[in-house]
Amino acid sequence: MTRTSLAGVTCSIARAADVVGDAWSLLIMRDVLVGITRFDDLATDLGISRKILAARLSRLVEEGILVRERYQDRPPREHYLATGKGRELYPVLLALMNWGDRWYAGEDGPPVRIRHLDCGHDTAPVTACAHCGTELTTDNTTQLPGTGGRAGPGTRVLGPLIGSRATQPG
Amino acid sequence: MTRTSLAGVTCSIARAADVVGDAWSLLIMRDVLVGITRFDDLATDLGISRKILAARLSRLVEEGILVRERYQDRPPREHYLATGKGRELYPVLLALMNWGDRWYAGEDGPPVRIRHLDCGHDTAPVTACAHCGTELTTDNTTQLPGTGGRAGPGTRVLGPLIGSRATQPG
DNA sequence: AAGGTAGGTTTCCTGAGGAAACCCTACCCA
DNA sequence: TGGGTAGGGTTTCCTCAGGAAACCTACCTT
Repeated sequence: MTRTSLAGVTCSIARAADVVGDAWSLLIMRDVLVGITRFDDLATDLGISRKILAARLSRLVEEGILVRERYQDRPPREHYLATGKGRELYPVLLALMNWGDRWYAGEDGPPVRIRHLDCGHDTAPVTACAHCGTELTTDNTTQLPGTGGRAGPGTRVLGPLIGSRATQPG
Repeated sequence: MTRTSLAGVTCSIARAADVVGDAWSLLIMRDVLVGITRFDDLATDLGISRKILAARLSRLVEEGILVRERYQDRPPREHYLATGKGRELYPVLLALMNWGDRWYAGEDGPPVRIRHLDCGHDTAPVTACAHCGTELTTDNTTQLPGTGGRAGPGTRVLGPLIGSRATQPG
């Protein structure tokens, strides 16, 4: 979370970043989607301060990304589940994981494999064009003003993507 | 950036989140990839504190995500360009933008359109299986331990993804 | 009655984030 | 030769978010 709120900015990345653009929220979503849904389990798994965990969870609930649900009455026990909006963060997490795998995995390779149940293979995520199915990259895409545009910070839209230097994954 | 460093954790999302898991770094990368590469331009466009901008830029340079480059000698002027590692964050940004578009775009629709130059259409990113090309979702994927696994915080790997509740994009 | 577990809340401290002013070099120009 | 401006930061000062650890409240078990 930034101190400078980005909620009013006309940029979907800024608006998304305002809500889930902090490391703990991303890791909480990862855990919840993977089945770690209880307060104590999250605290233990992440090593996060319990105060911050409580704050993040209530923000995520406020935003409709998680719901707090009682799963047992005696004794009363609650856990946190992802809503549809929360599950739609999966591509963000996959993209981050893939990037982390490529640039930070050690000698031994990545710590986790993703298996695609539909085709049965261990796989990696590819960001593809909804239209033609081929990969989207900085080189083959450009940004154009949309219908919801208006001037303001973080709103500048320029021509074809530029500005790169070669490097290889280590 | 978290105070609790996540760099040592065996989880690619955690390691990625440690580096770019903060709103400003994500927005800086967005700007740089779109052609806003100079200090003052970034400061103005983002409305970020100049101190924080300087800190983020040097972290991103340290991590090999950006390079600082002189683009003019008289007078000496520098700017920041994305490396290959930096450009590979594009899928993360696209995923975030897409999520922001779906859940935070107003009546008028999203502020920016992505045009895929290869097929010529305005498009949206789809997170697809590198193997079979169909979409990856929480429902059709599962996580398995990888070769680089070892015990520690944020490393738990469970069975098929569970824990969801229905909602529709607003 | 003592101890354990789940799910937080409170307290206190440190340091990251923000605003605004300041600095330095290098032009540009009269 | 002095003044103005632009780029690219750095410094100062303040506030508030993040972290550690203790505490609290039900409820259950032995």
